[in-house]
Amino acid sequence: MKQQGKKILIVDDEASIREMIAVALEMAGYECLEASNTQDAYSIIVDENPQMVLLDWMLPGTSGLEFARRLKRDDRTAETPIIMLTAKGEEDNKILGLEAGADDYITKPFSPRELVARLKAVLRRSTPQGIEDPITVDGLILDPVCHRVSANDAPLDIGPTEYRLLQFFMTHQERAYSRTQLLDQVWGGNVYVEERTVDVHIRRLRKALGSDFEHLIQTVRGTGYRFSTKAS
Amino acid sequence: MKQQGKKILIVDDEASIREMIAVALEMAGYECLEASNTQDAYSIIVDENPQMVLLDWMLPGTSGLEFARRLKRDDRTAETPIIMLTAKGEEDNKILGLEAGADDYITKPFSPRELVARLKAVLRRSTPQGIEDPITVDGLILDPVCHRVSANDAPLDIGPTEYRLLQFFMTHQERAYSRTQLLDQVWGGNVYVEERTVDVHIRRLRKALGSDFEHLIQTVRGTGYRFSTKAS
DNA sequence: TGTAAGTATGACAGATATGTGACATTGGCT
DNA sequence: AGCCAATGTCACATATCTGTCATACTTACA
Repeated sequence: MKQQGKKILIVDDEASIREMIAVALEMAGYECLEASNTQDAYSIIVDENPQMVLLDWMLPGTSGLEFARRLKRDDRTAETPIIMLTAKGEEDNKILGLEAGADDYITKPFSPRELVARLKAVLRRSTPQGIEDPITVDGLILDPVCHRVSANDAPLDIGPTEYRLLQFFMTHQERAYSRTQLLDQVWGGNVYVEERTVDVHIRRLRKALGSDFEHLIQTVRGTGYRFSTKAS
Repeated sequence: MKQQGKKILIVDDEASIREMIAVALEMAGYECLEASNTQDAYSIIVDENPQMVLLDWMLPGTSGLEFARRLKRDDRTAETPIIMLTAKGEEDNKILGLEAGADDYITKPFSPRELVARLKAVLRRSTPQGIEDPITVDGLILDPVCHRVSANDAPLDIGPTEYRLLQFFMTHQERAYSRTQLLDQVWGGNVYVEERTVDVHIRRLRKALGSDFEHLIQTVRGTGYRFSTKAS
């Protein structure tokens, strides 16, 4: 499954509440999906694979509680974290909610800030990251763990984009990439940026690598660029 | 003592709760031991040497609090990390619990996922060896036993959070950490705090370290921070 | 050798990320 | 109650990065 933006599904039967939450989340940089009932919610979860579900406790038809349980039993949806929303005074239900598989529980009314904070906390817990080994080419070392690049043991001062670009090249050596492919891979698919921008960053990367290593990044005229240890 | 599987001892007088926890932990790949009272618990700890004890606050006979204190005083058991479990509304006791030697504190009800997350965090933090030994980098000394930091033999005035932050950095040198990771590791997984708060504490720590040592804490632009003796 | 297309390079202004001081709040302590 | 240290947040100051241009070079090929 492709890595995607931070999509959050809001399930609540009251449109005004969905709207309020959506505004808060969008301001925080999340993309929102909405559903007013569990049927819609289920299809959306399966189709869109959101990173999280905000689930109202009271829903027409299947209750939120019931729905949470069902999601956790279904392999396709079990991994998706759930935050339950509930009206105040139902504190006792908290246990039920959490036992049903919810990852957190927020009592209405809540501030947008609290919602976003807890949402982040839950996302943080549920997104583990892999460990990577350093990549070496001649005396050029890129260490993803330390987030460092060094050339013959001298640390290189390199910007974020150049770092990603170099990392991509070092993990995809010997092959030529078009500017478009590089924009997709290094900048991330849906950004609209001039192709020429790639040239500029290639230039910056070469400069940062210095005369000892800039030859590793070769221009493939009419096509794009290539990272290679062999001379062209 | 030999390194062994991830055995977790659950101490609670209610069988249903023990069971619920056990299921959650086993799904996460841990082996579970159970005890309903402190006598049993003590024998199991000595005999089986579990990697961690989940200890209910309320227990018949000796209270969980009392028991935690006893474990920490006993050389044979002092090394075993403890997470206290408590019912809601007893937040005030948190300090007591932590002072008694507990390594973390979870309020019931909690989600299985939260439990596992915090459990992992504690296991990660509790390095079996050397937590007693002072860590030195150049003239900077952090002494976990005295809970003190000195720079070139001059004691440093440093707040609790800055201390934990520095301790984390000194035990995890060279590696770059995102603000989120630092919040997890230093603040503890389940706090809802702005990411920028990390910046402020980094600032305070740098200030406390003074011009001789502040360079040890490096900014990794676009990513987070790193503690390193090497120049960036 | 002239020409057109493809690339390299330096400059720049807007966008982002981080540094920093100040403030309100909290909880322990006297 | 009043004080004090610690903490989290904010607003503003700085620093650094990024995308885009305009222009200078190269290369391929007629």
